[in-house]
Amino acid sequence: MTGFSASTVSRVLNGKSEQFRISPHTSQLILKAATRYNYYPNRIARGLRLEKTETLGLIIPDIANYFFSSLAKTIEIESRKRGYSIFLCDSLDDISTERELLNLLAGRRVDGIIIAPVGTGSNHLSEFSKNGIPVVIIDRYLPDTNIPYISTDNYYGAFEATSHIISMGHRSIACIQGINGISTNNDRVSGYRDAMRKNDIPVDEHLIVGDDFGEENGYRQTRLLLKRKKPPTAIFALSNLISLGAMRAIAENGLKIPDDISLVSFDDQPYSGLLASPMTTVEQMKEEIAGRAVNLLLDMITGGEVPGETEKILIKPRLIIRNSVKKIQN
Amino acid sequence: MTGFSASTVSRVLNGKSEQFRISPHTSQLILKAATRYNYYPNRIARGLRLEKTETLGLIIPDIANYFFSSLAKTIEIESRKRGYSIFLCDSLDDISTERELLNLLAGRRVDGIIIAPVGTGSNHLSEFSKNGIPVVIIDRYLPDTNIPYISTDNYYGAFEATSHIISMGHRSIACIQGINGISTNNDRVSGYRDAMRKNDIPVDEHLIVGDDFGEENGYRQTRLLLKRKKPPTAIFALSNLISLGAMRAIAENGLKIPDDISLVSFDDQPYSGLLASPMTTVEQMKEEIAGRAVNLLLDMITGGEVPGETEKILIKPRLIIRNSVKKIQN
DNA sequence: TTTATTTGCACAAACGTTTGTTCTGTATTA
DNA sequence: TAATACAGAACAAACGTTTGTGCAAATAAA
Repeated sequence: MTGFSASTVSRVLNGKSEQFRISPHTSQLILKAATRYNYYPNRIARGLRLEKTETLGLIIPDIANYFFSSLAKTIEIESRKRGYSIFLCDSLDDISTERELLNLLAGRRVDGIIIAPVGTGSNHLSEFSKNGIPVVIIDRYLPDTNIPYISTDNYYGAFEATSHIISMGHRSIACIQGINGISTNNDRVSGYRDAMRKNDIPVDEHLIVGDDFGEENGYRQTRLLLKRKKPPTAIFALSNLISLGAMRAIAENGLKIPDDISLVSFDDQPYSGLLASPMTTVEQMKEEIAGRAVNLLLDMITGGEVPGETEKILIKPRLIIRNSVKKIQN
Repeated sequence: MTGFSASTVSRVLNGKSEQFRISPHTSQLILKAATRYNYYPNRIARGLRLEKTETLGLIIPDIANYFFSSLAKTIEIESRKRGYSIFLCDSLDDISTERELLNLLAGRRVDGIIIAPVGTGSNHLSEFSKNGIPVVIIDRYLPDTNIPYISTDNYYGAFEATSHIISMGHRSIACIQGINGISTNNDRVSGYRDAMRKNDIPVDEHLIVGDDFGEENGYRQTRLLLKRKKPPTAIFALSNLISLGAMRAIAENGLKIPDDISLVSFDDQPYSGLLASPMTTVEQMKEEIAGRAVNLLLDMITGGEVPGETEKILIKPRLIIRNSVKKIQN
């Protein structure tokens, strides 16, 4: 439209007019025309030529889950600030979907991938990351890979939460866990165990129950716990959904939190502080995790170097003490 | 790798070997090699040549909001089934960000856009949709555009909810609204008004308060309502965040739901049924909205035709009656 | 005035596909 | 045997950028 060649236009629009001695006059004309006709370079063509698309893949087990959607929000915003757009992919917590998604994103030539892995098995991920596309893991980490990850220090969080419950006088504390074998879960259980031991309370294996992060598991296990002749005085739920299920079972039994039974949950939620009895929770530092994941990934992309062992980061969560744990005397 | 030309490989991989008389033998060799080397066509190059990218843009005011993340989930899954990937964009409920995002997505040559618009002003959207990229609006709709939309029948939902409250014997019902002027809000207020009128209850304008969909607004307005000499006996909160704020204020005042005051909220949430007093809510049909939005958009993309007036769809929400409205006698 | 330098931009190739056309060799037909 | 048809694949252009190089005109230096 300006009569100048594509190369000249390209250089002006990329701020290289000086370097290539495009006259100020020409530059002005081109810039004017660009805004006048609302011209934006075709990122597809650009991506083809540059062999980078300035897109990232984000693979999440369930975007409707507040924890993940919060992560997604920060990831999207931070990425955008740096010129990257993100492909949202929901793996449905399904390993084979996750695998497909990796190939899909590879086909779309994303420059990098942030993934909250499903958690069972990691061969496909290790294999994939050798492929050349930088990958950063968030949330769960996989023991037998050297893919960098940013995760919550789940051990610390569970240790703190359990210690708090103990400090309130409880000794019979149930732990309703999620999927056994997944790092997040196991680290939390370890934190629970160690806090008990450190306070000279023998760990009763019958108080560690459950096998899923969902609401149904929390409901079922709590019902079973409450049916026992000696129910625990407190429950530590290892996910927000588990605690919702626990609350449902507790309400169904006509019991009150914290008067009849205490409850602490992993994962703070927007409603946590607004419940009838505001819930004590372990809040994961969602923004920090997401922000650092983006930074790390972009460093890997631009630096080209796969980071060393140092890039396995655990971020300490924060115990938010509200009013769901009763102080009891022994 | 096979020694065949790119064109032959392309045709085989796109299932056109018969049409172009590629011998079965050759086809087999190519397909074998493709799986052997885990070959996936470069979607960028493909997009450039085909002038379509099989990507969609999704612009959402706040992906961390459960309502929107639920929509996003269905949209992503349904789109993926049809071969499309989605670019997630969070507009932060900011109109100028929304504008930027539209241009960004245009630059990325998405084949279509699903947007939950910020809601104030629509010129940029109308302008944009003339641009050639199909757009479908969800959630809020904009009065003065003829962009197709799929939304909740907010009038109906509010009418039903208010009618329910009235049927429980209430006559002094406050309505805490969101942003005045936005279709979702105004339709809900209209539903509230008409339900009152239909039951011969004069609408007290002082009972329609608030100006934001956030939690803070719900909190502040509820405090003010409770301070009145004659507080309302029920509150109808026009968003889930407003109801959270209302709950906070109610709890702070030492009051109980529904004994001391009744509360009904728009937007069902995972926790709605699990509160101390399970909340009566208006549930929007998230999956249906999202699914139909995807279908409509893909029809527009493949059909090429901009749909007619018929494509302004309101989907009736569902009133979920729980236990947050007290039955009172007059 | 001649030569050298600089200014200002265009040219062309490349990125990896897809697709209309062309080309070669073999089989069929007259 | 010669002309024709057809099978099977390659060729080449195009999509819209970016970037190394080339080239003419203008300016400066000798």
